[in-house]
Amino acid sequence: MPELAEVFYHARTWRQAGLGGLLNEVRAHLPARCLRDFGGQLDPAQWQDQRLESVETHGKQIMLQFSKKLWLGVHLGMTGRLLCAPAQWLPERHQHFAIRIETHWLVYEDSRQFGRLRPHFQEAPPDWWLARPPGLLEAGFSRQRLAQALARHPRTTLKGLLLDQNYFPGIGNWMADEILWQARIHPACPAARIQGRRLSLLHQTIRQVAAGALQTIGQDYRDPPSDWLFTHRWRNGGLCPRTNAPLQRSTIAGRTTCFSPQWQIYGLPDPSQTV
DNA sequence: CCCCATGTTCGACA
DNA sequence: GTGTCGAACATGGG
Repeated sequence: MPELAEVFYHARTWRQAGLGGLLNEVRAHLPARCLRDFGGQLDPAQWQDQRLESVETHGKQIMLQFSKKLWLGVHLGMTGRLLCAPAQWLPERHQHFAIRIETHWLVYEDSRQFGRLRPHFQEAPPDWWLARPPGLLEAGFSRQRLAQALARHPRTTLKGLLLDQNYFPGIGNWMADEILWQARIHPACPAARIQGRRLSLLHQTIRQVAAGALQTIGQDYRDPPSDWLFTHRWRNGGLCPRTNAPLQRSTIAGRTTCFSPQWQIYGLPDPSQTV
């Protein structure tokens, strides 16, 4: 479920309900796997009377900053959701963590528990947050940075490379397929083959897909436009919106991948690879 | 019962 | 050290 835009959407749920309010109560169902960074216990004193000062996202990461040496990193994993509940809320199955801010509960729910909540009790934010790579819509995510990623992993498939959070924070399985389809690149194409104009096109497409996802899913969970691959990719018998030919699914880089065989091409062989 | 799942991490291996 | 791959994690749905 959660990639860039879904994460952004969930974070806003908590932000709208809790920003600026005082934390009055905390519940954690230890030892759930998603709470593995709590060290097996929770000291309510460290959470009490903290004001929620900001809720930010970066790629798939969410960070809550509180007023007194408390940060809370949240990753939604595969099935994590952020909910808001009234004061009389009682935990349901898979609701492993919650904080009450004034009259609202901010609830973390995650059936598969691949997600992760990371508390950090310091004045300064944790290193993993300080070291976050340039976001897809930031100036730092330049054509040059994309070229570096490609050059560093010349034999990796494009599909696999786009899933690397170090270079492409927020891209997940469906966004990777969408980007490659829009840029007409075969998902199994080796990274070294993307150069020149195709590199510029890929760079642009990454930004457009990120922006488009944030404007739709990120705002109100509405689907992206029907001329995207998005709404066609999992339907049985789904057709490519460009060629009208049947979409194909196969496993690439260990993930189920949807693409349009005629539409998406490998491109020219990389000269440096010729024997 | 079987297979699949919008993610990350860790161990094995080249 | 580097890069790549598959399994594992825990649970639910088709």
